[in-house]
Amino acid sequence: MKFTEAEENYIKSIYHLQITHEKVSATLLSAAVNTRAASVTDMLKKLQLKKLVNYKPYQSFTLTDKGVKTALEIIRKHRLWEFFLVSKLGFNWDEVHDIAEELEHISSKELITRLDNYLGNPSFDPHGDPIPDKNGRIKQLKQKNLIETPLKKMATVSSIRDQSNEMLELLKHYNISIGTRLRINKRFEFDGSVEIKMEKVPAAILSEQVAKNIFCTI
Amino acid sequence: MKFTEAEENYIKSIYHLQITHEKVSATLLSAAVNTRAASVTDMLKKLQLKKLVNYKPYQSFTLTDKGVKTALEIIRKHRLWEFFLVSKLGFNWDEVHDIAEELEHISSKELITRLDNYLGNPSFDPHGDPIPDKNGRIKQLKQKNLIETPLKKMATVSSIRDQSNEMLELLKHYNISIGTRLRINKRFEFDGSVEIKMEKVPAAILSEQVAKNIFCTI
DNA sequence: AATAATTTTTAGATTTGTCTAAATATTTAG
DNA sequence: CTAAATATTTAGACAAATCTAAAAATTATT
Ligand SMILES: [Mn+2]
Ligand SMILES: [Mn+2]
Ligand SMILES: [Mn+2]
Ligand SMILES: [Mn+2]
Repeated sequence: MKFTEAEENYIKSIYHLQITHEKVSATLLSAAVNTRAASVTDMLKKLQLKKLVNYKPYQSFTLTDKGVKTALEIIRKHRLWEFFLVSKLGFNWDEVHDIAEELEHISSKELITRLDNYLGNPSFDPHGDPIPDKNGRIKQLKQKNLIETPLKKMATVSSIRDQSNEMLELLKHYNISIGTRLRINKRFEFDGSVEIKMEKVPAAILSEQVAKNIFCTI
Repeated sequence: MKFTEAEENYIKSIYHLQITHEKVSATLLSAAVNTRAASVTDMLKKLQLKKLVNYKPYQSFTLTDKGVKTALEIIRKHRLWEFFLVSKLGFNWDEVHDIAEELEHISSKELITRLDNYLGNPSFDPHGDPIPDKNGRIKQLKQKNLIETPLKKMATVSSIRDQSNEMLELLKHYNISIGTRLRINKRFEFDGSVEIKMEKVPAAILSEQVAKNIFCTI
C-alpha cells in the first residue's frame, strides 16, 4: 500500500514516540510532526480508516501491526540513506538527517533492496541506530549510557539518543562519534557529571544531561 | 527559490516540449504531465506569477530565462540519479526513469554536488542524454540518427530519442545500447528501413520509425 | 463534588492541485 | 466569410493537509 508523505511522517513519529513514551497523545505528536493538535486529530481519523492506528476519540493511540510494519519500512529507508550519505558521499553525521527525511519517501522497493546490498547490508546507521532488515527485524545491542557504564572499563560509543543539532555539535567539539573508545574515570555525586578519558586527549568532563544520551557497548 | 513537485514537473515538461516542438500548447503539455488542459491553464497562471513562464491567455507559451535555469537544475538531478542507479546500483537503463522521476525532487544542493563528484562528473546519462553541469551548461554531441548516418562507416550509438518502455524493450532485444558500435549496410527506399551490422551478430533490419530514434556519433 | 485548567475535537477557512462541464476564443473548411 | 471543429479558459467541486477559534471532554485542584 502507498501512503502520502504526510501520512508516512505521522506514522514514523508515532512509532518513535510510543517507544519512548508510555502514552502517545495528540499534543505530543503535534510537536513531533510540527503541526497543531487539531491537525493531528484530522490525520488520526485518516490513519484509522487505513487501519494504521488504533484510535478512539479523546484517548491516547497506538500503531496497529500494519502501522508498525509501515513505520519500520520508512525507518529502514531513512537509515539506509543516512548510511549512504555518510559512507559514500562523505557527509558528516550531523548533516544527513534532513536529507534522509526527504529520501525516505522515495517509493521504489527495488531501489532499497539494491541500495542495501550496495552498502553491504549495514546493521546500524551513522548515529548508531539499528537499520531494520527487509523483514523489519532490528539488531539490538546491549548498550548502557555513560551514567550506567562501569568505571575504569574501556567502552565503545554505539549510539546517541538525543540527535538534535545542539547535541551533535557538542559531540563534534569533543571529537566523540560512533566507534569512539573511552573509559569512565570518575562520576561526581554532586551534579551527576562524569569524567571520561579518550586516547591521545586529556580527560574531559561531561554533564549528566550529556552522559545520559551517549550509549556504549563494553 | 523552492518549487512544489507539481510545479517542477510542469517546468521540466515545458522545457522538453519547447525543444522538440515549435509551439507548446496547453493540450500538448497536458498529455506530457498526464492531466487535463484545464489543469494546465491553472498551473500556467501560477508559474507566470512566479516568473517562470511567458504566458498570455489563448496563446502558446515559453519558459522565461528563470524557467529554463530551473528546468536545467531538475534535469541535472534526474540524469545524475539515473547515472547513479545504473552505474552504482546495477539497474538496467530501462528501469531507472520512474525512480529518477521521484529522486529529481530532492531539494538538497549539497547532495547533488557530492553525488556529481562521487559519480566522476559524468557528461551523459544512461540514455545518452547530456547532464547539465552546475552552471546549467550542456555538452552537445555532433550526432546523426540512423537515417542520416552515412553508409558503410562505423558509428557509435550515442543517444535514444523516444525512450518509451516499448522502444527500450525493442533495443534490448536487438542488444543495442549506448556505446554499441555498428555500420549501416543499406537503406531501403521502399519503406525507409535500414540494415545494420554489429560485431558478432548477423545483420538486422530496423524500421524507419526505429532508425529515426537512434542517434550515433562517427 | 464542584470548579478550574488542560487537552482534544469540531467548525469553518485556506492552499495546492486536480477534475468535469460549460462558456469562450481560435482555427479550419466549405 | 461564415460555420463547424478544435482548443482554451472559466466556473464550480473535491481531496489532502493545514490553520485558528470555539466547543466539548477529560483531568487536576481546591
Ligand atoms: Mn520525512
Ligand atoms: Mn539516524
Ligand atoms: Mn518528477
Ligand atoms: Mn535519461
